[in-house]
Amino acid sequence: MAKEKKLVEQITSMDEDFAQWYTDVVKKAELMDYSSVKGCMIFRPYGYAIWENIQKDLDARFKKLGHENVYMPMFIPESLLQREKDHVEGFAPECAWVTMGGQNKLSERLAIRPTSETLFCEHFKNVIQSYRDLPKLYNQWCSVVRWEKTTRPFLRTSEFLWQEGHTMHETKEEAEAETLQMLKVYEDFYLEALAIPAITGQKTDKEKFAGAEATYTIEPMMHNGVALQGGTSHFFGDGFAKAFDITYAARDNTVKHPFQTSWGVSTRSIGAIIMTHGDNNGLILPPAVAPIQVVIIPVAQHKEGVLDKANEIKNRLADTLRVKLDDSDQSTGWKFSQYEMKGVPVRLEIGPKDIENNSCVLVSRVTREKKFVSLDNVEGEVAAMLKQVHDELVERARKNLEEKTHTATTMEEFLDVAENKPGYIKAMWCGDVACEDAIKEKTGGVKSRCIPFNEEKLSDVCVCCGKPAKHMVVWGRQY
RNA sequence: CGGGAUGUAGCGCAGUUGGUAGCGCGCCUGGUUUGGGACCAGGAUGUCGCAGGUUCAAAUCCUGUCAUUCCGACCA
Repeated sequence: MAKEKKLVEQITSMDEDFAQWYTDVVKKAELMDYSSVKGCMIFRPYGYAIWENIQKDLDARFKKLGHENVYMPMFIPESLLQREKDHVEGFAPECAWVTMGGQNKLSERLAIRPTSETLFCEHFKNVIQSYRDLPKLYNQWCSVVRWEKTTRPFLRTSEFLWQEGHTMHETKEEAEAETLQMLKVYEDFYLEALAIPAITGQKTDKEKFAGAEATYTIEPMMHNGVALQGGTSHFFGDGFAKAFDITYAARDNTVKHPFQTSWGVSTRSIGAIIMTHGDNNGLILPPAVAPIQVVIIPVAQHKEGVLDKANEIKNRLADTLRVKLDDSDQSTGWKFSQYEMKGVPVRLEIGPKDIENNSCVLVSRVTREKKFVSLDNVEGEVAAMLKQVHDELVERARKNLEEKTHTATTMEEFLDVAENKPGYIKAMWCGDVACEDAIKEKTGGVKSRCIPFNEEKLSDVCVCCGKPAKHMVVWGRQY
């Protein structure tokens, strides 16, 4: 087998042009198509199926922790959006507005939700009266609109699909615990479902959510060393509760404001999958969210018994796996390439020779390793290879993350790394936003990703200004 | 939002000094093939992004506009 031969000529090599490679993959793998509205994309069946699997996995994790799904309206009256000062300043500039209803101009324009804190708060005010009404653990699956200037499929789109959790709690401690718990849910989800290890930590004040007291984030690194904010979890304190006049009668018979959180993961996570795992032959999907986990390719399918056997195997596997049998009349080689491009984790080949031997061939999408296995335990063999694919994806991504994470203790070093080594830079920071601005300025775009939970003490002073350091920050460029 | 590039069949592209739109792949039909993108024969497919303008005549020239893409700026 010509190992390095590029079988899929239509996909630009990622080493040659990563951006073009990304665009090629999303198109050729039939994940999405462009629509006629700027920045709005069409989810094609294969791309939407990935999202459905992500939803199913995350939704189960949320519900296990007691969260309930709700649905809020998509319109936010301007006056409602303006209740919380920082929030409106953060979001108003990128809102899409509805100003007409039918033929008539509206008396108040309506924002199409860029996020739903304000809507949830309006509702919470009505349904929270007593400490007995707390906590409220709500989540909604919906789309939001942000009028972005630069858009890219999945990574930044004008409309995107996501989930947004919104919770209200009696105490600050409980809300803080919820905030951290949900970030942990995201961390587990990224690792267990998407096979993506990531750095987690707290956003600096400069980078935190508009209106939040604290924002926590999961920051996976893409194959090219660029960060993608994979999910965020916010602690609001009682700021929104005060702005929206949400109160409850507490156990001690006083009137109090509840404490609030919100947290979200979007279809951007699909972009993370593509750019973390994909290779020059296309997509590689982590088995947990792959719409097709194993594709069966019959060889010489016109020959007696081949399709029967292929169907038999399919039915056996279909009890536990998402399996597709491609019995179309495309050539075998075409099918191999097609499903490789679409990132199907395991391919099963079954032909006359295999049937004679009561065996079949399994091929891993990651290593292309071919394995001849007995049909007696094909379910177990496929499951084992899927697990192996997952583990290899995690391992590869972890290696990339480690290899592309650098440290800097002086500004010269920092600038050198920023210039020459794509990836993350660990460096000490004094806590002053001026140094964040200076670093971004000097490096042409490197920003703080987060203060990681597992901070190290690299030196005593800020890499930028030399004043005493307060934190270690992970820095990097981002999508 | 600034700078560059692009928009012609599903995809990739050609189209000369303005003169009634072409190629490859794909698609459809029939046949031969089938363990890494098969072959032969035949066939179908266009609001030349959109709107104006110039002209006897516009894919081609002019103006505007929309979208895609790259680089910046902006962005949880």
